[in-house]
Amino acid sequence: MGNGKAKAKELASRFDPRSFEAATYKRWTERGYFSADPHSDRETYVIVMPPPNVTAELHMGHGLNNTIQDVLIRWRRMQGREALWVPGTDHAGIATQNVVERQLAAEGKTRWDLGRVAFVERVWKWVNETGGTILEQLKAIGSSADWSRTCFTLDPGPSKAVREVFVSLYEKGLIYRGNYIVNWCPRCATALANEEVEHKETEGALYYQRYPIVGEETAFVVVATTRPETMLGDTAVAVHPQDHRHQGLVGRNVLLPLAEREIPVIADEFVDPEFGTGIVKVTPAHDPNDFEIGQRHGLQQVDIFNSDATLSDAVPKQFRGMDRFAAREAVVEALKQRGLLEKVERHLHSVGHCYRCGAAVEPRVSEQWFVHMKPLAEPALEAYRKGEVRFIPEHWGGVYEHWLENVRDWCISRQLWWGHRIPVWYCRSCSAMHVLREDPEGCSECGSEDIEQDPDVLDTWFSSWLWPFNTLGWPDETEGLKAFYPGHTLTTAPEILFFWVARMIMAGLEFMGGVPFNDVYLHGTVRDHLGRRMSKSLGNGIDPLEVVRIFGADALRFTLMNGVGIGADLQLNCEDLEESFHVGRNFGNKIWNAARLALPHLEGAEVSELPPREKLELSDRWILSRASRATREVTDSLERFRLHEAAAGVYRFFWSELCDWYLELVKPRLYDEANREARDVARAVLHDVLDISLRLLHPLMPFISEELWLRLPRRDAVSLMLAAWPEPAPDREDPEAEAQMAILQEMLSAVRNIRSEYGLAHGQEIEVQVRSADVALRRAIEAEGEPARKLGRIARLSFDGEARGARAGATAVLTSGAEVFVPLEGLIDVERECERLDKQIKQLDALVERAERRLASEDFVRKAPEHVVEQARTKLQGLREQLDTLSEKRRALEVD
RNA sequence: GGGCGCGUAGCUCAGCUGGCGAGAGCGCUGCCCUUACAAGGCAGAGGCCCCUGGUUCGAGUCCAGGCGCGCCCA
Repeated sequence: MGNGKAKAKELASRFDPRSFEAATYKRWTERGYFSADPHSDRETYVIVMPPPNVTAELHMGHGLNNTIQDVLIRWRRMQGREALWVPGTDHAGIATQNVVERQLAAEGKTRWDLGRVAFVERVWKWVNETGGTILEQLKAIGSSADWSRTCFTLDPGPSKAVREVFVSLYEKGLIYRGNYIVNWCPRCATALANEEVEHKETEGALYYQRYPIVGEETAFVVVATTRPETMLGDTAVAVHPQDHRHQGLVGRNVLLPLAEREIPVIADEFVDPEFGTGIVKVTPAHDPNDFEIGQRHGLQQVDIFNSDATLSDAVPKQFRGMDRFAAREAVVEALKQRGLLEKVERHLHSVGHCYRCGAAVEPRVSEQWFVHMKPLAEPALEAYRKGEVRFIPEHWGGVYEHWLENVRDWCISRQLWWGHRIPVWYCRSCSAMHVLREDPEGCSECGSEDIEQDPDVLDTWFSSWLWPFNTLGWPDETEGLKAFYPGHTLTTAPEILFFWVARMIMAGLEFMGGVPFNDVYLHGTVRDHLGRRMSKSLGNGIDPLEVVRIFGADALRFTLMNGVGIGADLQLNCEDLEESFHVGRNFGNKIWNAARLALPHLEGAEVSELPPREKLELSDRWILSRASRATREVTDSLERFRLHEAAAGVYRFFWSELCDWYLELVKPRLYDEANREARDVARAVLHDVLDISLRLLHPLMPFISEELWLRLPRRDAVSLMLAAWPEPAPDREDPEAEAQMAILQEMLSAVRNIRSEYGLAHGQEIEVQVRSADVALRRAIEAEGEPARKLGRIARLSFDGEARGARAGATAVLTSGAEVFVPLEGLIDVERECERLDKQIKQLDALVERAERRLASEDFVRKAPEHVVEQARTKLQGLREQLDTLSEKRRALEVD
């Protein structure tokens, strides 16, 4: 017997993702479905994963970022591309070192107590223990990355790449060492790149300080500053050359109080005459602008700080060793006592903070390594302007351009121990400097063995910017590199557009001769229900793994994808996970239950191929047509990175069309043992449509789609992961069927509305009479009369002809003007019916008036495109018919 | 100070290249435990599409200005 029910394994009545997600993932990995073959002759599709910090724990930002990538990778893989998603982790120099230093601090130790070698060992130990956790966590959300290619920025390969890049850039003259003002984090005790400084508006004060003019008894210049403590490092006072108020001062000297040094008054264009008194103090060692003024005027640099921003021996004894903030108070107090503090004003200004530890950054002159960026930025700009790289959303392109046009040199040395050591050696004997790919035995200049390596390490981003090719084996010419460079899509957050994205493009062009990817998809930020960024310190984060445990990975993924508008932020309620993730969970449940209905009719049954069109019912033709359109829409949305549209598209098709209508309409045939032929057609269509749906769902909800798809009898692959992405089928698209179904749906809605308005019990069947000149409706009713009657609880459904006479009942009018009449003798409430009709008449009146006004406008008729005018006319005609029918009905009731 | 983004139903958001009787999910109201699903079904209420001008036959959509919020850069 062809009844599949007997053989089918029952699906659990409740969707329980835990029962299969982990096992499914295990099966995929064991069978190697995630790994990409460099020898394949398929077109490739490559994404490199933004490497999370090796010691990080998965948060919602990772969840979002990686789900997007997985959706894209799974989709392209199904499309038949050789899809590679390269995973890995980042050593995150400052962040990781900070964590281990904090651990040490808890033991009452510093890294200096351990020494460099032991400290680095300790970090490695910790990384080996906890590193990779995050990659395991990514697996729980379904990530189909090629784990066999997992990379760590400190691995030998990437380390070799870093060294190659450093040396070759040095050889090209693009890396140099020098004494410049840099951003110094006193907490981390290292230099930072400009991009690593976060500026925050801070409430501060403007101090007006008096510096006595040398040679005058009682005259002062008054300078305004937000940082009085740096006065100890002042080496000049400056005015604007055109500022006539201070002309006489230029060239004279003032006595720097407390330090008791004489310093000159100079004139420099940089000075803003509007600021304070128009006279500023100049501290070349501790302010970027003053540094430049100092260069222009040959001023001395006095570095007043130690590396932890306590005051150094360059200042008078009483201030030495003080913290910079304590020193500020002490300096102000000392000035006050000497009568040298004129006034203090409240002042809002921008203060730089370390992006890793939040400490206020100290501009400070020091000797560091830099990358000369202009020559690298030019090709990167060029590539963007030629369209080789594009951004989604587009406006980020402008931000990228602006940054590159104004790019400043990149400070790449860090005074840390955790990271890639700078490959430079200094000879203690002859002081030669060697920049080398291989560790040297001794000095090649003088032969001395007394050499020492530069103590600093490189900025972490100096290895990250090589990620699209160092993960593939560069500088070695590997098969992977040949096959998979350049890649295609980069998905990340806009925060690291400069840190990472722009630099990767530069590195790709410089070292690989081409951009590393064409599309940069920049997604929004995950926020809590109050719109705050999710963060550890606020405790408002959501643990994706908890969500997976409670609702399943599919629910997490679908919810996220459904929520990411292009470039828009995404809000989730950290206090109510149910509220946040019910969309995905409920959808999973719906899919599960639709399968519970459908599969017993398919699983284990003989399901034939889709029969020719003439054997299909209206509902079959309709759902196949809709499935093709859904396929087109979803594919198109993915193509354009509109993931929320893809999610909404699948959701709407599956729920509102397949479940709400098709499954209901097909039920009678499925259960009709008497008419095997009709049943088999229904099965074939159902199988086909379910198959397409699950394929479309797979990138978004890989687990449930796989679980159900494997139960389809006419499957053409061993895993949905390897099945082909559906193609739109123009020959199945059927406007006629769609039009007929639309009007049938409208008719049923009208009937249900009447049922509801009159409070008819569910079990109470009614009679429905339809009067219409509309052929589509007649055809639809003829075609789907029986299932339609079931849906509307209609005992008798008649079309025209019937004696409708003066029987009491309720009326509805459809868009086409068709009249739907439900005799309700004994139940009808005339007054209520009048109200119903009046309400509708009023609405229609307004619409008719609007439509008439529009068409009455000569301009409109003359200037609007023909089809728009035609559309408007048809619309008006329909509205008038509706209105006429209703009005007539209304008059009839009055007569009664 | 410069640049960018956002402001649509009580909430979270769609609405891309101007033609809408402005949508979805949640929430709300009413009815329904109808044998796939109450994590569900059916029906319904709810909107000066931030404001003011402009362009256009036509503006939620384009332009200018304003107000409010957010972000980036200096």
